[in-house]
Amino acid sequence: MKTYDFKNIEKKWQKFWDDDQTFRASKDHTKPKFYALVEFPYPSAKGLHVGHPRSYTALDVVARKRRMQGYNVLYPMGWDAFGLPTENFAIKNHIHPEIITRDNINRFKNQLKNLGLSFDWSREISTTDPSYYRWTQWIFLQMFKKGLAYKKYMAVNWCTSCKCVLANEEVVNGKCERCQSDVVRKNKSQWMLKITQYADRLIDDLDDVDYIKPVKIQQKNWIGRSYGAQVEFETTVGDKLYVYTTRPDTLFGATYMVISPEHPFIDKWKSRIENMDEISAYRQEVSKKSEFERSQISKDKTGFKISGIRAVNPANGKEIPIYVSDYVLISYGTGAIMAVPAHDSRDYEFAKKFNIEIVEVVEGGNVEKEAFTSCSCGKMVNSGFLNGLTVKDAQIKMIKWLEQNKKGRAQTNYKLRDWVFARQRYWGEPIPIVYCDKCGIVAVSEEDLPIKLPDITDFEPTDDGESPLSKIDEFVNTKCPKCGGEAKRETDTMPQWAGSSWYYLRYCDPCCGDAVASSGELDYWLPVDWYNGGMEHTTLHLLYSRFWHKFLFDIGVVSQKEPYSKRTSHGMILGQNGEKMSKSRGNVVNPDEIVGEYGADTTRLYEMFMGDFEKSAPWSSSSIKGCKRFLDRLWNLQDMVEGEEIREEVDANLNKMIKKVTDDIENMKFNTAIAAMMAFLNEIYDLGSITNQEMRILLILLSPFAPHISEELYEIIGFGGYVHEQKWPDYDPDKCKDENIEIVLQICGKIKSRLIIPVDLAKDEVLKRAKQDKKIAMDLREKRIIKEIYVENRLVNIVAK
RNA sequence: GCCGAUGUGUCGGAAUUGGCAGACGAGACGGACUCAAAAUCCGUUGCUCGCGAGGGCGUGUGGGUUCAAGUCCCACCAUCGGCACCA
Repeated sequence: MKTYDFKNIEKKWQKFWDDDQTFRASKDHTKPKFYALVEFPYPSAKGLHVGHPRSYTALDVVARKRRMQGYNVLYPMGWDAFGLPTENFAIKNHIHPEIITRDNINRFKNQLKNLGLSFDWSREISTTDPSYYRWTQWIFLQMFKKGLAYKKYMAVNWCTSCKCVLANEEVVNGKCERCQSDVVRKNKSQWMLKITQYADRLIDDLDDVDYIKPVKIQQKNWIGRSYGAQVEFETTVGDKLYVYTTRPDTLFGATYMVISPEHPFIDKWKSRIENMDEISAYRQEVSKKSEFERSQISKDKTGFKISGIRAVNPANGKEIPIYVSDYVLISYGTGAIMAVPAHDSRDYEFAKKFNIEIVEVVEGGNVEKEAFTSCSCGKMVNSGFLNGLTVKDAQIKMIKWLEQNKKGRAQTNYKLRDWVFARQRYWGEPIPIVYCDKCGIVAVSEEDLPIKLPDITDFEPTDDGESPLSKIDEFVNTKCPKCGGEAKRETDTMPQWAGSSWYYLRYCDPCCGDAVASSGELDYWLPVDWYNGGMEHTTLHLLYSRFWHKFLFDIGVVSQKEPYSKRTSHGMILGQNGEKMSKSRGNVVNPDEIVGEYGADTTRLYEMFMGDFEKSAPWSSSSIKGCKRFLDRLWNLQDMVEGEEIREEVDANLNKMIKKVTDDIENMKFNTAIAAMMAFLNEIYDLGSITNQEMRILLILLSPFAPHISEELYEIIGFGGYVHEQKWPDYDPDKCKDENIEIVLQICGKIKSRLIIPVDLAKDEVLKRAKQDKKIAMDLREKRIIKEIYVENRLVNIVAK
C-alpha cells in the first residue's frame, strides 16, 4: 500500500476534472435542474480567507450529491471585482486597477481550484468585464426610462481628508472607514434608485420564498412598514402642517407639535416667527453636527418653541405650541410630528424638559412617572367621542372621523430610503447618461453600450469630490444622443452593489451578446434553487438584487417574481481565541497553509465538521487533526477489503448511514453527516474488515465532502468508472431498523434497569417483561402501580406509590 | 432602548423535536509497539460520595407544567449580531 500522498492525489484529480470538464452544466433542458449559488467574492489583495471555503464547500457538497442524484447542476463562480480597496491600492501604488484585479482574480481562482470545488468554470464572469457591465448599464437605462432612476440634491457623507463622498456603509461611527478622519454632511446632486416603490412587494413576496427566518425578519424590519394616519393641523398663520402618526387614537393627547429644523415651514413663515434669531442659531448648530453626533446626544433633547405661531389640534380645537427640535427627522414621514407626551417616551422626555402639558388619553399607566406606551390594553379617556373604546377600536374610529371631516387619512410609511446609486470614483461602472444644454438629462443609446471606462493613470478624485473621470476631456465631451449637439457625460460611477444585483442571471448564459441572458436559458435555470451567503448582506445585496429582479420581472426580462427560492446562511469562522479573525488581532488562519499541510480533503472535511454550519465557530488547529486521522484510517481500509456483498451484521448500520448522510446534507447538518461516517468507520475497524460493496457505498457517500481521496480509492480498489458518476445510493427504511433494541425501564421517571426486546414488540408483552425484571420487581414489591407508560421501542415508565 | 440569535463536560459540538444527556471529534490520562520519540493501535475520561456493590448531583439562574423537561410556559442573568430619536 502506498502512503496517502494527498498532494499528488489532489493535483491529479483536479487536473482530471479540469480536462474532462466534469462539472460543466449540461445544455440538455429535459433533465431536472438544480441551480446552486454562493456569493461571488470580492477578489481582494489579501487572498482567500478560511471563511470563504465554508460556504463554497457546503454548496459544493450539495451540488456534487445532486449530480449523483441525476440533476443537471449549475454551480458557477465569478468575481465581484469593482470597488474601493482595489482603487485605493491603485492610487497608492500607481498600478492600474485592471491589472490589480486581474492578478487578484488569478490568485483567488488558483486558491479555489486547490480546494477541488466543482464550479463550472466555463461560466466564470467578472463584473468589471465590459461585456458584463454593458448589461449592468443596460438595466440602469431601463430603470431610468421607467422613472426609477432619478437625480436628487441631497446630503451625502463627505470625508474631509479624502475629499470624497462615502457610501453609508463606508462610514463607521462617524469616521471614514479608511483614514479615520471626520465625516460631515454635504449637499450634492446624486443618482437615486426608487427601491421604495417596491417596498410592499419586497415584504409581501417573502411569504413565497424559503429563506431562513432571521433573514426575513431583518429585511422586514429594514423596510420598516408601519400603518397609521396622516393628520392635518391648522396653524394660526393659515397654513397647514401635516404629520404622520401610528397612533391616531391618541390625537386628543397631542399637546404640542414638533417640526424638524430642516422643515420648509420655518423659512416660509420666518417673518411671523418672533424668535427667528434663536431658531436660526439652533438650525445652524444642528446643521454643523454630523448624523453620528446627532444620534449620540440623543439622550438629551434640545429645541426651541416657535413664538408667534401656534397650531390647532383638530380633535378638540385647542391651540397648541409648535417646537423645533432635531429629534424629529426631515427624512421620515412629513418631518413634523404631533407630540403625545403621555404615550410616547421621546415626547414625554421633551415635555418634561420644556414643561409642556401631559394629557393621559389611555388609562392603565402612570403618566406622572413615565409615558404609557403599550397599546394592547387600556381604555380611552379624555378623548371626547373615543372615550371608553379600546385602543384598537379608537384607531379605526379616529381614522374614519379624520376622513369624514377631511382632516386626514389612513397612511402607510416605510423606513426604507431610496438607494443612493452614485460614487465619485473611477473603479465602477460608468453611469450611461449624458447632459445636454438643450435636451437636459439624456440616456445613452443602447447601441452605444457599454460605456467603457477610459484608460487613465491618475485615479485621485478631484479636490471638490468629483470622480476622476471628470478630468478626462475625451471621456466627458460627447454628442447628445438626441440632438447631436455638444454634451457632457455623467462622470459618476455605480456603487459596488450594482454588478452583484443581477449576476446570477448572467451565469445562465454568460456569453449572451444581445440580452442579459437568453430567455430560454433563464426560463430553464431560474429561480436559483439554493443561495447561501452571509447574514451581513441581508439588507444590502440580498434586498437590492430582489429589487432588481422584480424590476426585470416587470419589464418582461425574467418570468419569476423572486430570484432565489431558498436562502441560507453560514456562520463565521472565528480565530482560535473565539474572536473575529483579523490582522490586528493576529489570529488569521491562512487557507493555503492548511491545504498545504493537511490537503484539500481534510480542509473541506474540517470546515464542514467544525460545528453547526449556521453558527459561528472558532478555528482549532488540533481538531482538524481528527479529520486528517479519519481520512488516514479510510486510506488504510484498502488493505482490509475482503468479500463482495454487504454483510448482514453491517446492513442495518449501513442503511442508517445512507439515510443520515442523505438527509443531513439537505438540511445542512454536515457535521452530523460526517460523524455518522466516522462512526461507521469505527465499526468497520472493530470488525477488522470491509467488503467491496460496503466500501463502495462508503466512498460514494464521502465523495461530496472529500472528493479527491474518494476518487483515488475508487480507482485503486478497481470498481471501474469514477466515483462522481455513480448513482447516489438509496436506503431501505426496513433495513434501518435493528432486530432487537434496548429499552429503558423507569420507575417514577428514574432509570432503574434496561431490557432488550425484539423491535415492535406489543405493549402488553413489553410491560409484562418489564415487570419480570429483577430490579423492577424488587422495587415494586411494596408499591401500588398507578400508571404504566410505554413509549414504543424506547422506554417503560411505571408510576407507583 | 428595540429586534434577532445563543447559553450543554476541559474544548468544538450531538440529542430522531417532550422519552437513556454528552453521539462524533479534540484534549488529557493509562497501556501496547519502539533503544527512544513521532505515528499507529487498545482502554479510561461530566461532577461527586463510597474500598466496594451502589448512591447523589448535573444542560446560564429562579419558578412552573408533566409519569417524564436541554427541549414547553413565566420571570431573570450573560454573551454575540443587527437597528437605533423611524413618530
